[in-house]
Amino acid sequence: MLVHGPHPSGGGRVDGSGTRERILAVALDLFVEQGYEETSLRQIAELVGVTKAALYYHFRSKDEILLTLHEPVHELMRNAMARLEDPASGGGMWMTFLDWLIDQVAAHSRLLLMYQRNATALGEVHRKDHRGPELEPEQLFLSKLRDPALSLDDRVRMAGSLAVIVAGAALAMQPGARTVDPAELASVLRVAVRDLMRAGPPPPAPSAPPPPA
Amino acid sequence: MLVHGPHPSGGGRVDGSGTRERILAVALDLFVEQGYEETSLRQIAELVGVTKAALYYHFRSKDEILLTLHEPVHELMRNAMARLEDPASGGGMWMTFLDWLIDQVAAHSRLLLMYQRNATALGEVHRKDHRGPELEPEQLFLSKLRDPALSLDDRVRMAGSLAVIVAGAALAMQPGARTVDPAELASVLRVAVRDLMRAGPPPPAPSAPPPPA
DNA sequence: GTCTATAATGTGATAGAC
DNA sequence: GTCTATCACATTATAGAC
Repeated sequence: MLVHGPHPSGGGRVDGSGTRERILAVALDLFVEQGYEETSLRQIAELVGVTKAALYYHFRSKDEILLTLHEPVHELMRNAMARLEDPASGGGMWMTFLDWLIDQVAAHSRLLLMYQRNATALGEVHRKDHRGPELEPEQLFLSKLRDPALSLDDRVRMAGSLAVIVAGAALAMQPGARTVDPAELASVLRVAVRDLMRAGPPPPAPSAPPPPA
Repeated sequence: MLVHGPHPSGGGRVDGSGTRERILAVALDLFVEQGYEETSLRQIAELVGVTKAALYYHFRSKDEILLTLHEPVHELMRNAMARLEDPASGGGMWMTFLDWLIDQVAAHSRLLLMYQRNATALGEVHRKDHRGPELEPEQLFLSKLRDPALSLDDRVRMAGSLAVIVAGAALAMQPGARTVDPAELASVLRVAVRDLMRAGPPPPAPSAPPPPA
């Protein structure tokens, strides 16, 4: 599984035998199944077929492996942020965004699953190794859901729609599950999310207090 | 926060000064915020105000702390299983179940959040320390979502409704969030989940048990 | 019931040979 | 580019004093 292309980390070096890619692939598997903290470098090295020290030739630290794997997720989230903040789309941008996200999930389900699983670990790693003043795109994105201008009902439905998408991706990748057609899953998710969001104009309307209770 | 009553672990001993309860409370906080593996006994002992060795008087191992905290979740899941398998309710038992679950979330949100955060860690601990032949109720419960007799659409909506409930609970407990009225959250969740499940009738009059002081 | 002290092990990481 | 060997440190857990 190719996770990254030739990656100029520090000096533009390229791995000839593809060990670096294999390390990333194995690490991704283990981080998804066991989590970041529960996975040791010894375990990764063993599965790749090299020694621990060899890992340190390709990566400066264990943290860097995690950050490298999460880079596409960061990119995805940055893209998501840009779409949400685009003032061009006035009203129904949340639904448009969700449809776009569902398409992305089909291509990055494994990476998203890994983020869901190791969100807090990534947070602490990122906070410590902060390379540059940029904040985590994920945090910025999630902060949207805390907007006090939104009603509780809106926030629940927005957060819920994200949760549904992630849950759908996770469902399709369960160990015992048969292969699920990504297109069918995307189609199902689009309708389900639309039901949850009530299909109509999305939340940005400031005043929409729910009647219940 | 009282997590457990006097617990007869091994010989019916009761802690006089309530240290055991404080250990559980502190551990719960840390496990939710940092995760199980990322939390050390030293950290727990420090926050409780005792030494590491003192922890080993109250619990045989770190695993046992986790298992003790998860016991109410196990109980909740066993109860959920019983409800779902009850042949008395013919068709719309899933919605009934969801309404019940939403009520439970209000009372156990912190424990459920901890389960979500440490699901795989708990899985491995439980697999290793398997005391008795009983399987994890959580796994049994989730296996319902893999039923091949269900369509992908149904499975996505069922898993999605669970995800929405958990996401709602998590949303309400976010660090920056103002206090959210549990009753309002439950009400919102009931409607939202009903939309997702395409269930017609609005939620029945919530039979809320007398709230504690 | 809690302490001090220490054992036993695994971890991430580094140095230097080849 | 990968290896062997090792370091420094944190971890879970135990033994025994008080």
